[in-house]
Amino acid sequence: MKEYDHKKIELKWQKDWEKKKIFSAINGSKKPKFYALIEFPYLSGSGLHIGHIRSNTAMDIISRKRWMEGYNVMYPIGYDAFGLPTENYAIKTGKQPTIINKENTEMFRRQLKKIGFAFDWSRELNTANPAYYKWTQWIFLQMFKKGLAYKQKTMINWCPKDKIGLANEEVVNGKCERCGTETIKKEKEQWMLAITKYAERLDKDLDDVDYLERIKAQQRNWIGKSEGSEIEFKVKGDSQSVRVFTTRADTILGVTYVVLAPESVLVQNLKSQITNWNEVEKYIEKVKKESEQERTKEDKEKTGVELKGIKAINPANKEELPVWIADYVLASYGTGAVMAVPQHDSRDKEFAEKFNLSIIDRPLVDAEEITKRVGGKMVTKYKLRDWIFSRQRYWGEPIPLIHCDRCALNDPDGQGYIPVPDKDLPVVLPKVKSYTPTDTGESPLANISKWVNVKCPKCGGKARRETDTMPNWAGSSWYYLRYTDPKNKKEFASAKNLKYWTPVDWYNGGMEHTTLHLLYSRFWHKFLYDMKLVPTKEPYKKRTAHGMILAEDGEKMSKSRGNVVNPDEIVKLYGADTFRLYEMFIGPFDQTVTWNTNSIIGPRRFLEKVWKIGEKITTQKQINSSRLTLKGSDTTKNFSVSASFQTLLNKTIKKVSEDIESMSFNTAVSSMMVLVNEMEKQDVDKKDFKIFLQILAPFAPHITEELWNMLGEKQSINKSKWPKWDEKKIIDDKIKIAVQINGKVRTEIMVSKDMSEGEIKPLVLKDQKIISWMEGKEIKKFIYVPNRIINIVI
RNA sequence: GCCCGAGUGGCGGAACUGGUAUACGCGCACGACUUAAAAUCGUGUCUCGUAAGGGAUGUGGGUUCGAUUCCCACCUCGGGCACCA
Repeated sequence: MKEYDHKKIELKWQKDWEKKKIFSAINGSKKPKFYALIEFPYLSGSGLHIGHIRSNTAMDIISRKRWMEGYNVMYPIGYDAFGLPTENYAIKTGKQPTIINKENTEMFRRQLKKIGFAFDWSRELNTANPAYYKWTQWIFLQMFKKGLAYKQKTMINWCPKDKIGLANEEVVNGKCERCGTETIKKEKEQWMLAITKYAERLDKDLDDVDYLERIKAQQRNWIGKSEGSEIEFKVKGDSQSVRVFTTRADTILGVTYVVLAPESVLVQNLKSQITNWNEVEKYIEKVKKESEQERTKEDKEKTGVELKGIKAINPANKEELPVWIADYVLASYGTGAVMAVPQHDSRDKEFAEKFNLSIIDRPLVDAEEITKRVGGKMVTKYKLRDWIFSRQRYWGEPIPLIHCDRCALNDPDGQGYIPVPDKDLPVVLPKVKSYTPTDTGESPLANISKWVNVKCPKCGGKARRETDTMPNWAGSSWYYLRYTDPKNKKEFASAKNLKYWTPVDWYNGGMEHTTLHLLYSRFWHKFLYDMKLVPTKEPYKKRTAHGMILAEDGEKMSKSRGNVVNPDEIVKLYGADTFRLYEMFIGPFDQTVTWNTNSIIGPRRFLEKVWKIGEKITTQKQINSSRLTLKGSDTTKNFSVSASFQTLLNKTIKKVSEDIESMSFNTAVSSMMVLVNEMEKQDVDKKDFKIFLQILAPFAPHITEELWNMLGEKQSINKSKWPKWDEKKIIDDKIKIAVQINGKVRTEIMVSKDMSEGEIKPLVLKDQKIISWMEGKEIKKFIYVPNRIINIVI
């Protein structure tokens, strides 16, 4: 008997698949298309993570099943390459990021190939490849030309030690991700993308896509749509007024004061009338200095200052109200001013109690009616903010703009930024000596005068390149489009291929990307749709998410904790098939699970059993019968065992087929284990065993391919037809059903399938056990659910 | 505070549309094989009870012939958002 040698088998078939290109997607094929997508991995130096394998295996199973169902499948792979970790590694080691990129790409590719994923390797892409980021830059320029990319002074997170601006995601608990120093707010000019212009559609169009409910909920929560009224409160004795936003216009009669954000322009405009200006100015200064952390600290006491000498008038009842500034009102949301109703709002109440402001209980009115009557309007607001798009970093796509002072003068509205002409794209990232940001917090690109100083593409005068780069969310915002046509030099993808392949049919990824990558890419896609450059409104038809895999100690896997599981070792020791099977069996796919190396042996034993059964079948002379025989048993028994095996086989085909679609991989695996346990006890027919191999193939592609081959098949099992189950065989002719008395199981009886109540009742009442339970009692009710249960109420 | 999700053996977990709770796997115990061990195979493994039988799916109620599943109230844990008016 041959041993199950996973190393030999896995390498053999991985090479074979690659050579025969059996997972190559065909553009424009007449077969129905299926576009399966996983989030391409970020090229970190630590290599492939077992979490990647969870997500990739799931989509791999789905892809392989689709191949077998006759689809033209595209399951592509690429690498997300730009970004901070690579740059930091470059600073630390002095290695060039391009070299690190190359090394990491090779490492990831090698690791992915070892797991045996059915990727179409010919479509591989890398976001840091100039041929790729040419189009990232090009798309950015289209947004710029449409006014969606703009430069604005904004408060950013600043690390005082590193003298560098940080993106929100680079700040962890108010501290610099790199050095741990507490960050402060600093005003800086940044490139922004106007994602808020798409807020309404990003929210509404969620109705039409098949995303997990929690993904939709989280995106909606993040977009933060809220409908309310904008109402003006006139300043007494002045032409100006305070405009407030409220979702509770119906409580307008309960307003007892008005609050402005300390940054509000109106405060400055009313300066001459404010009698306690010194005090007010001091408060505004104090708030400015506060860090984000201090300001949002939990159970922070309410603070504020009254603008003495100022009164606002409630338009609903003409009452005079005191006006305050307080930092609990945010300048960046709504109108930066609120009407305070302590009776109905806990924050207003807390504030009113602290500063002895009155709290009144007035009747409620109709919100829409009152808004109309006081000259206000119904409006919709969003919490979503525009996307801070620039980074003062090296390792990213250069923003392809040139700043020209002369053009800025001639065009007072424009800011003097001229797009790099298409023919000059891509703006290639030049080599630099040091990747450390400059003292001024600018990208190290600013130091390369040869690169920075250029001629203005518009007027030919002296001009300077933009030295900011894009965040790593840029390249990942459209990569799924590039896969459809990865080598195109004229367009980011041809209209023909886009029409054939998009939208992505099924996209699986992590929950952590719900409000970042997933939302950003929907935004880019919608923009491209408006430009008539993509054929669909939404990029992804269906989105699912996998749960995290925690380390054995229940913590997140991290290098510093030293609890990282190395996939290479698992593959070496147990094999890719066992590894894949284990990750699918470990627990519900969408839930967080804990890694347990001890349990891997289970799936391994399972595959050993499969191997043994396969070996036995290949070496044995086949009895030409479609029925099973039980060893050493008489013929009457044979019949019933055979029938029930057919039932089990058909049930398993059904279960596995359906479980794959609902991503219940753990129960699919366990049902196959049940089948194998049964097959072990009997002589299995070759035909039946081959059907079993087919349903196992997406999970454990190598061992099944080998056995399939050993059984005489010349074509790949992946090209065979996915088995169908026979609905008639799902239920046995004879079924064991439970008999309950008053809801408690007392006995079991064997009955024929679909027996009627009239036939079954006398049978039950003849049962010895039932007779003894029934003694002296009367039947109140006899309940029979066909093929399920009997309950007698006495 | 708001929005999701989850509480079932020693552990990971299963249970269709309300129909025999604990499938499958790990671990553990005993047995077979072996000089021995590993591997493998077999048997057992929620709990109380000798048994008949009783009890148990976070807690307390409800609906039902029947509830892990549906309804109400609460507790605990995980994730996301948050002075968002």
